Amino acid sequence: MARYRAGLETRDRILGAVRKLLSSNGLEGTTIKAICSAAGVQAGSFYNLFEGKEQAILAVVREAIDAVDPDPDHQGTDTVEELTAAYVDFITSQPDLARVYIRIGVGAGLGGDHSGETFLAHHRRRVERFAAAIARDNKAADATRQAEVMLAALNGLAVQWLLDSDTDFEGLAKLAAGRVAS
Amino acid sequence: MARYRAGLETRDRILGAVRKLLSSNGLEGTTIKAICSAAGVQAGSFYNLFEGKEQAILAVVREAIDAVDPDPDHQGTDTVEELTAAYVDFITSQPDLARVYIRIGVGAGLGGDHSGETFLAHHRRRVERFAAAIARDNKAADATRQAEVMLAALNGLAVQWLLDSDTDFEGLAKLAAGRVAS
DNA sequence: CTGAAACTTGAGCAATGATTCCAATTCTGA
DNA sequence: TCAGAATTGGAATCATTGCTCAAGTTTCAG
Repeated sequence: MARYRAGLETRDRILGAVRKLLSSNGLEGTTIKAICSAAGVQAGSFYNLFEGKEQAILAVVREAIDAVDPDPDHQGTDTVEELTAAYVDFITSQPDLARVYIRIGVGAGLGGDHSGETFLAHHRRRVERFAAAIARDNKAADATRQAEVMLAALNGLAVQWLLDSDTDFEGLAKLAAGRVAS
Repeated sequence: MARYRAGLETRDRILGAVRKLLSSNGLEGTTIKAICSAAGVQAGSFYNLFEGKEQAILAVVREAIDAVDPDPDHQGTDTVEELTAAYVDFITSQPDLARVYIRIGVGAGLGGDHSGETFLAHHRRRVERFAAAIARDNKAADATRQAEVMLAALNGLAVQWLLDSDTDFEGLAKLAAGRVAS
């Protein structure tokens, strides 16, 4: 069962292909055939490394969600500006993963599957972190509500930037952050 | 070619099914079989009324985009509060269409298909309208940028509310609107 | 009433989806 | 170098997809 080097490498290649396809085509375009073709691998090989399509996709989805949380060590000392900058940086420097992240966030809004719960939990954690930073800066009583609006704006701007990269994401994000400062 | 009443009725039933499926399952869950089953119709009937799956879906997508623009007559006189309230009302009173709307907005961020262009044009029109309202209220020079942040926040909040209906969408939207007022 | 146009059904088709199997090949540690 | 495990290719399987077709049923203008 212990993986050999070759296996680990093709595993990475497959995950890369899934990331790319999920980012540019969404779930519907991410077929086994497309994945294998993009990764230069045959179907049999894919199933040797993953239990199925879903598992491979979930791996990328988790990767995307994790990438949004900047080092949790800082928790409790970070400022609104830092949190904002970290998010802007994630979105702009890893647009593929960012697209996957946004897609899940929106897709989760549907019905049924529990992935909505997972994402919701992640979101609440983020709101708390932003709210704490805001409360530190600015003594307003409604820090949590301000954090919700702030995060909504950041997410909305991210979508906008992913749709049209001419958008001044960084500048607008700072504008949004400025509104809650002091 | 002139349609009979029966045809128009099943056409509506089919569009309703597409709206529901698109809203709750996204593109991938919206299959001909699912549509026909939900509409209580057989495949042949579907193809008698629509050229294909895509056409039926596009009809609903257009419906969703159009629903976001509240009466264009008012253009040039509406206030930020009114525009905000109209959007909140659309999202909360027609959540199915709203989900479709949000999904396209995000899905359009991908590559290839021209639907991204269509949505982008729609978005720009909205930004202009908000910017005009903001400029009227408040003489700030950066009304357009404020409008972009404002719209991003509204869209982000809509996503959040669709994910978790406990979210105080209306209140938070007003909070966001308040920030740009005078 | 009548007949042509519109509507409905449901079986059926080609293409594509995910997945399995297994023989052939490549690694790796001893 | 060698045995056994890991990895690989690719054909085969089985369900599902979007869509067509021919045959009947309903509608409605004249």
